[in-house]
Amino acid sequence: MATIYDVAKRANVSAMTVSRVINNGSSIKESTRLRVEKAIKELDYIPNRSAQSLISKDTKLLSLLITDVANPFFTSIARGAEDKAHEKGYQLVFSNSDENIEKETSYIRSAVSRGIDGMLLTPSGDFSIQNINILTKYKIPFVLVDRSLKGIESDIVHGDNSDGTKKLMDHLFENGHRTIGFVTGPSSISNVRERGDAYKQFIKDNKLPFNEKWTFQTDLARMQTLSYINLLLEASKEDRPTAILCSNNFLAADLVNNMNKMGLHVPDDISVVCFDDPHAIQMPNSFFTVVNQPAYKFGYTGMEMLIDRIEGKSGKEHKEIVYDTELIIRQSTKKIN
Amino acid sequence: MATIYDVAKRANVSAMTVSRVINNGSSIKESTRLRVEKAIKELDYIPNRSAQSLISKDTKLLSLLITDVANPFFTSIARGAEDKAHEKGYQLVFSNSDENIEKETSYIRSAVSRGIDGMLLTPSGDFSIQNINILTKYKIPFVLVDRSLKGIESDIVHGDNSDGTKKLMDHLFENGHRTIGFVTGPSSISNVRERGDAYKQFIKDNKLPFNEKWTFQTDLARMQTLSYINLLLEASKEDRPTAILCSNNFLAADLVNNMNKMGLHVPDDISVVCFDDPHAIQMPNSFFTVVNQPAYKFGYTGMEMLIDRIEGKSGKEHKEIVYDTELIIRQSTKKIN
DNA sequence: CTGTTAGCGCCTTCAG
DNA sequence: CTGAAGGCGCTAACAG
Repeated sequence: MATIYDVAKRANVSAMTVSRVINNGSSIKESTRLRVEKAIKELDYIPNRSAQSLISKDTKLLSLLITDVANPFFTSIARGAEDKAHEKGYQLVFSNSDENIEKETSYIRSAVSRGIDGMLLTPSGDFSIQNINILTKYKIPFVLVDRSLKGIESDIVHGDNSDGTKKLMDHLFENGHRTIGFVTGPSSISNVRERGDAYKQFIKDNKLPFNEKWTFQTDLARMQTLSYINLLLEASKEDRPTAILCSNNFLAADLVNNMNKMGLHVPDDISVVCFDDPHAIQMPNSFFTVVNQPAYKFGYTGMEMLIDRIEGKSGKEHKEIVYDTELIIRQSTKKIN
Repeated sequence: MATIYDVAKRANVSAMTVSRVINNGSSIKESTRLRVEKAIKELDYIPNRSAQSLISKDTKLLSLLITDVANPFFTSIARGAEDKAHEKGYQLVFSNSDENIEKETSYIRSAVSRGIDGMLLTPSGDFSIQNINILTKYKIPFVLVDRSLKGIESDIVHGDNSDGTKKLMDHLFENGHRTIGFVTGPSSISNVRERGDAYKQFIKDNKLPFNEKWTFQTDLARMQTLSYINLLLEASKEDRPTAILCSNNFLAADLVNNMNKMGLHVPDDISVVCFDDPHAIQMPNSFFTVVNQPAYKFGYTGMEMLIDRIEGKSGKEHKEIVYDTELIIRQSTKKIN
């Protein structure tokens, strides 16, 4: 709890000199610098950032707002973001919005209140625009990750949703699947829309049978895949999809967990594919055939863009970085006749 | 960027009155409160926490220092911790120490500098005591998670390492395994030691064959399991272990990934078990037989203890919470003759 | 190379 | 119920 004055007194200098030593500012006589450093060490003095921030208007605090760290996709983003932030001397406040707009609002408000220098976020949906407006009003730089916002111009990092979807559909198609179901999230989320559009496009382009019935939309936070499975179970084998495309990993895990409970086997009865690996680390015997996005890079590069913008190193135009996806074929899909 | 004075001016009151409204302090005439609230809204005024902290000495900022969020065990801890923090109106700064003492020191120093109200941490090892001393000196409450520190009295949450190890060993024993290898981390980590002790104890109690050779110790951040696998490969089938106990999930994943590359099959050639699930979420077709610890609860309860202590709701004595572990039998182990 | 003065935005204390 | 003065810990701006 020593203050700069305690150090000053002990080193027989003014507080200003101590301040200069701390921030290795302008020239200081070697002998006094040594004396000050000694006093700092002896008193275990650590500068008070709140006081510094009050003057400098910056905090070296960044906010990372994602929907759920427990989702390995976001876990990797968080890790990447923290790595870059640490490299650049920033700390990260992290929060989980759980796809909930009110939670998002409250987090953003308290982040602003904290005087964060910038924010890296995955908006919960298009309504998030009202939250983004708070950032804009307070002139707080932000970078979007994984999801864009209709009508909002900003720096953004995301994956190629259309191409990724196509890769998944191609894989299924090549393996003989024609009736392909789709389990997805709310259409207020940009990537959900993009994946959905690409799914429909593929069906159209390849003249596949289409039945609205096999498209199931649910909340990303409270998934209700059971009702979909019941639908599957009620249908005859000829009518029902032989494969299902899931918008994300959590949906896929939930779906397959439930299918197992209900006696539907993957991939023997139905193949399942999804976006994003459900594991944060490489696992032996992984199950899902997925299209993987470089989540770590999303976080790392997103954070880099953010810091560049904060430090005035980016131009006026906004940057968009789109990463390629990678198809990884594993055990959740199988070739049919 | 409106300040309390801007609001005051607009509402025709003094700054003090605005302050009272913000902190719903002592009685204020309804009409003036309304006027102030209107002004606040009109100006989009958000109080400056740095300024508040300078006076109040608290920040409602907590620090979560773990070794690596990407490890699902810590991911769950982080989620639990954030949930409780949010419930109680605190925000979380999170950092990854990567089992690195210097990184840990620097994170702790900057957390102190930020004026965090408390810290929830997994120390990287017994040397972390020097870092803990910084917290103690600055009277910052902290709670240890998963790892204790020799000679440090503090609140702590962890799993029952001895019993967990015993469950794993029992399972292997019941499945006919007698020569059981051990892949582990540095002994400066309390839970590594405890698991190692329990492993040796089990061998002793059951008069199993023991060969120092089959115990392999490596760095938890940069695992070197390949050399161990070479050892396995060089040995005759009669000599080498039929099962391996790994101190943690990452070690096990790395080991098995490498074994696969080198042509050793799990569980056909060798069974493998470990502490902690390698998945943050329930997965269909999970591979590892593990003893699972309630990581989410570690974070949630640990955070609760921390906040209780910060808010003066815990007694003088330190609390230790020990959670039971749960054996989950899956595909990485198999019965032998 | 070093010190003095003033003030960042807010709240505590004390008046009224 | 409301306001004025002062200061939290630090640094910018200006001396010297």
